[in-house]
Amino acid sequence: MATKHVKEMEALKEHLGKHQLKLTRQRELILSAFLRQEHITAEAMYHQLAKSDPHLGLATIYRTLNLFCDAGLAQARHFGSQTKYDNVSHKGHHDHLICTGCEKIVEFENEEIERLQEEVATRHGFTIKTHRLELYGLCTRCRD
Amino acid sequence: MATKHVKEMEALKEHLGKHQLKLTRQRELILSAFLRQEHITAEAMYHQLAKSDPHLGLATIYRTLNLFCDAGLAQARHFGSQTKYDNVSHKGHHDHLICTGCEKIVEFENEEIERLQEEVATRHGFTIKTHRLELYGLCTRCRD
DNA sequence: ATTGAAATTGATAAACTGTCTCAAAATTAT
DNA sequence: ATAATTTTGAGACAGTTTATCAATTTCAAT
Repeated sequence: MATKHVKEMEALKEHLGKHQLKLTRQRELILSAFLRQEHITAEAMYHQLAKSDPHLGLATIYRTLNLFCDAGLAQARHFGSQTKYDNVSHKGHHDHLICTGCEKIVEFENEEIERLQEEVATRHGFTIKTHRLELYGLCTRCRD
Repeated sequence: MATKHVKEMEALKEHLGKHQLKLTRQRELILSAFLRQEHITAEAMYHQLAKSDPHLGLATIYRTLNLFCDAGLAQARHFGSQTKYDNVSHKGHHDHLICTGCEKIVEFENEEIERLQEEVATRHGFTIKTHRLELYGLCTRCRD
């Protein structure tokens, strides 16, 4: 268990050291749980961890997930009214095909599109940190 | 004034008719003001309209902008803690480069990306009605 | 034009998400 | 172990959006 995610743990420790922050039981716990996810909200993580750690506060989850963002381990993304924290080590799969009929969501990735996005950004002097691509339409079943 | 935006007005009326909703003074007013914008928040629209119509309620703005989304005239976009409503009639300019430093928004269009989106959708059996592409990062100034 | 059923509005309460506060507890360097 | 500093948990708080509901407006049918 402690032997999984060693690389991310090291990255966190390095960030903590650089900013005179401390390594706590909660930060280890939340990192370990976070790395098992592809993307998750603070609220969802709160409920999930409540089973094993009923006294872990919601504020701590928020603080820690934001810390992970600073450390480059996570990326915040606004989806609906909530913020989802993406696990950066699971690259790709950020893009969605969404059926407006049955609300089904299909994840996809397209390298060519990603490349063109970089190109557009560079042309405008931007450095992309993250992106969102959502295609709305009808799936095969809902079209009939 | 009433001769501007006739097409959008018709689109709204069609949507209202289909859903047994009514055309009200407020809906006309808000549509007219909305179509002058490229994208705006409910709060900003509230303050803007307060000058000419001090008794227009904030809830009505929210309800109406969400109605425009249902009618396909607007598209909601969550940014930071607020929701921005994009004017869909500014066609071909749906895609945004957004600076997370200064919140500057650059609009762009890329035919090749659009083509690839269609391709991805077709491969999954989807028929695209609309889409959203947002690239988040830092602009030249904010990177320094 | 009047009527009446149904939808809409405005004002405000409430809900929701995320941050702030602060005393108590945990961590780290000495 | 001690002391200085950071972190935590619990709840208060703030900002944004939605729900409530009586009063008003719309619209179709007289």
